Amino acid sequence: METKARKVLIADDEPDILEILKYNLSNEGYEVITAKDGDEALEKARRTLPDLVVLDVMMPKKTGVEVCQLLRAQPAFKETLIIFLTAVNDEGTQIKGLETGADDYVSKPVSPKVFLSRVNALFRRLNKTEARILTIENMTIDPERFIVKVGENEIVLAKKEFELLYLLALKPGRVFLRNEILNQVWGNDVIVGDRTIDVHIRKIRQKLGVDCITTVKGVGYKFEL
Amino acid sequence: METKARKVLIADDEPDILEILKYNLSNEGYEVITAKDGDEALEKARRTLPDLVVLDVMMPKKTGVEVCQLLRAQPAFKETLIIFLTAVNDEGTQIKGLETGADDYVSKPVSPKVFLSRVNALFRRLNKTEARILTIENMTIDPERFIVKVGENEIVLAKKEFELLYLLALKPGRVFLRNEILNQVWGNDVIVGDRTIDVHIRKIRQKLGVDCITTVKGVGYKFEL
DNA sequence: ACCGATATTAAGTTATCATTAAGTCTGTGT
DNA sequence: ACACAGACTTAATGATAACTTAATATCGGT
Repeated sequence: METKARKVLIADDEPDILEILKYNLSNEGYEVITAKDGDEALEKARRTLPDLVVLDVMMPKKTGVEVCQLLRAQPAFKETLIIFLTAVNDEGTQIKGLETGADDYVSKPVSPKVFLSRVNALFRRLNKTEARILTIENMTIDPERFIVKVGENEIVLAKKEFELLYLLALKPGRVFLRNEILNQVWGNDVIVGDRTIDVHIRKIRQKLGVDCITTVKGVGYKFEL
Repeated sequence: METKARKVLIADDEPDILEILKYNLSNEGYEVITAKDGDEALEKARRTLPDLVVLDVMMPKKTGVEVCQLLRAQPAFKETLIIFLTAVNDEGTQIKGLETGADDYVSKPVSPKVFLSRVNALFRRLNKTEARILTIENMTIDPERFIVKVGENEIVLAKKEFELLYLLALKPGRVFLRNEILNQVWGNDVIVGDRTIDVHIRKIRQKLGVDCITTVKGVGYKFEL
């Protein structure tokens, strides 16, 4: 059930690193494009539209951060995954990287094992968000328009509400732990209180008017019509 | 409470770092043991058998790398997760660290947020094999859905009830001592009276309506259809 | 029949969730 | 720049299910 190969663009000025990462990614079935500086990275990114861009922070011509910002400014790269490679142990830089819109960063020297697992993790996360319309009995959940149809009623949910419902509905019956929900809907590093989830659950139940979310006390929530 | 708290051993010679990491891990429900040098780390690791060992690379007595190698040499620590903390930008050290068998490394200065998300990620990866659906004759115990099916009836158990039944059903026929049950379901450090187990057993028997738990007087309980 | 151990029941305690309201943040239109 | 609206988060309170305990009954082996 292999879909088409994921395209990965790697930009780094050290040929050795390019080689190592290219070798490992190829072995995993990725299609790899390489660039040796910021300008080349930008140009190749625009031309090949990769699924993932790996950027060394310190590069000639343009730094990884600059490239990232320029890419993110274009609609075509809004959803593209971006990973920074950084030798800088400075936390400030790392955080700034993430704020610029990177999805992860890996510190140098790079361990191929760690790098691969990060890449795989990112794509895994992406797959889950893949927009497809869910239909469970008389309920339709449409991620394109943030709309839920129950029978003939069209109900509009807010973003977080929708993402939460969508997550649960992806696997009806399966219990999602509060931590899983936080990770998937809010992100690994965002810290919000537990009660926040409850409030969103409540709004969903209220708006839908149908009892489709079951509480499993001490564990989490599950979708169940 | 979790099925069983994950034990984490942190070894670092800087008391501040120990405190910060301990605080954050405890908040996430981990059980934390600390050590201030390599020898102490080794000794406590052997005694407490943690699920995860966090090792500062630069420590008195023995370095983190040495501790890691010594641990990995023992069968008991083949599967234990190991993370290195390193302030060293030295490439050689880090690479050697990973070759020694560390699962990840985090560079200092440590951001608690980043550190936590790495730890959680490691355990998440490890957990993939844990939740499996048990089927014994016409009974199905599904931890993912938190449901027990007997024939066509779906029975909802409370958290402790479910965990208790799941534990027994993992090894049908095997007798679990009351102490084992307490450790697995309630955790090593929680103190509850013996009667508590009886009450939960009773609720399970009552809810299932099937006689699947046998009392072994003076010893414990076992699952048996 | 007696004793130690478990079963049962009911009542007490706690943890967790639901609900509400108020506060913060963000973006939009004037 | 301003204010307004909607989305999101937090905090406080109340409700309830889950859990624990304790008191009493029952069972099984000697």
